[in-house]
Amino acid sequence: MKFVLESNSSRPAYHHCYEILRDKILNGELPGGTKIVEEKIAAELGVSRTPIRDSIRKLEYEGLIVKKRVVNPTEKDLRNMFGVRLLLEGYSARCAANFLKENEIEKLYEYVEIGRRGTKEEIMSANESFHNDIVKASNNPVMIDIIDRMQAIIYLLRKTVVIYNRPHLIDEHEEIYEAIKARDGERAEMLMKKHLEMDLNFYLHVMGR
Amino acid sequence: MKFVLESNSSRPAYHHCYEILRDKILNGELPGGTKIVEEKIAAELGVSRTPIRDSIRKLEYEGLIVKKRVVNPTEKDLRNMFGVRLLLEGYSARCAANFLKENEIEKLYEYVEIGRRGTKEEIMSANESFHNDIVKASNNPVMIDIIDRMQAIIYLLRKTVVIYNRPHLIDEHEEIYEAIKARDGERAEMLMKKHLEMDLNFYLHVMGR
DNA sequence: AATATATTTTTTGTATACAATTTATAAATA
DNA sequence: TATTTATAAATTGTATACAAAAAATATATT
Repeated sequence: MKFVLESNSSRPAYHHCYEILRDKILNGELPGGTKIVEEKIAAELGVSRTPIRDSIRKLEYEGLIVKKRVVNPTEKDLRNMFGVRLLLEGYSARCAANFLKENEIEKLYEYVEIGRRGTKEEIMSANESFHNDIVKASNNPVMIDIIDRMQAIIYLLRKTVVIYNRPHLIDEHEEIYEAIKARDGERAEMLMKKHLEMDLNFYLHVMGR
Repeated sequence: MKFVLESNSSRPAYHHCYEILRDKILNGELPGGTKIVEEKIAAELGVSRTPIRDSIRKLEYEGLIVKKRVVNPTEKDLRNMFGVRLLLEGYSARCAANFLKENEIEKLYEYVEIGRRGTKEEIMSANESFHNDIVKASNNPVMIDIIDRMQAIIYLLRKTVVIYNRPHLIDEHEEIYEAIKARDGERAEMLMKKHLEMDLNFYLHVMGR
């Protein structure tokens, strides 16, 4: 049996366990609905239940585990999370228009181009970066943290809801980019909100079948 | 020694411990900066370290404990939290104007009246209710949860920053109430944002000395 | 066969012991 | 005296054992 954790690691085991468990959830190895049993995970990672419990608690707090199972976001969950995202990412887009440097704005355009010409993996990564770079423009770690947590939960659905090639998605990104480049904060905010609403409706449409 | 926790309790001990610890932090019994030592708390509550660890972890996630100490929010923390509150509570005020029933709106006015005529404790409670009722109008549990967590942290400062009788505070509440009563969502949102900005500046002014 | 009840198994919650780490204290050196 | 360095104390991290609770299975009853 190959243990994932070696004893010579410098950081506490529960932190490593947390990261490994989180990865397993996000990469789909532990799909939504999977029962998380402390002893099973502990044996897999070659540690006792104690650090595993800590990591599970953290993931519960983050909303990735609910009642000892990998979360399966409902439509209502999606609506609620997008309701918050709309406001925070809309504001972030306004910040991006007001504060981003020219070269940072050009990076946004590169993401748009990759969205048009890249492979599936490149497109997915570029689309994430497009949003993340804009969120960072808020320069507000509290806000960034809230958005990151919600994005992680929404990310879980990417196998059910293939969103990277949703119609108009890249066009919408380009429009947002153009508003930011034109330093039109109000328009950037409005377009980001519209864009996220389109995303939400796509999720709801695919899930509601 | 009188133990706070009895063994006949129905819910897990770590949940009780969490609530008791949280109360002690919020009511000032454990002021900002206090070192939280697992064994000490465990002895006080008559349980082992295990459930105490769980509750401390939860309070760490919530931001009430940072590095084993009761949090002491910095000016930057305040700015960041208010940045988020502005957006979410502004939106909530708009919802209140659009969706609240007449009798719910009249409750808001009662809070304003208590703010003018009540005792210190009555005023503090009414001011909290004024915000909480508006936040609930968002009807978005994700949003409500985020705001509640930030309010808890800000609440810790109430001994340092006596805000319940800040100049204009009740007048601002009344203006927000009037906009909601007039079903003017846009104005309610704008006034709530202004109101929270005034709050923030008051905190920053008192802290920056 | 369907429902209820008892029994077993699994899983979680808690206490405790000890190891690893961090923090505080004392001693030594410049 | 101030600053290192060594030592001791306090505190946290981890493993483990057992109790409590929950879940699953089998048995009995209608």
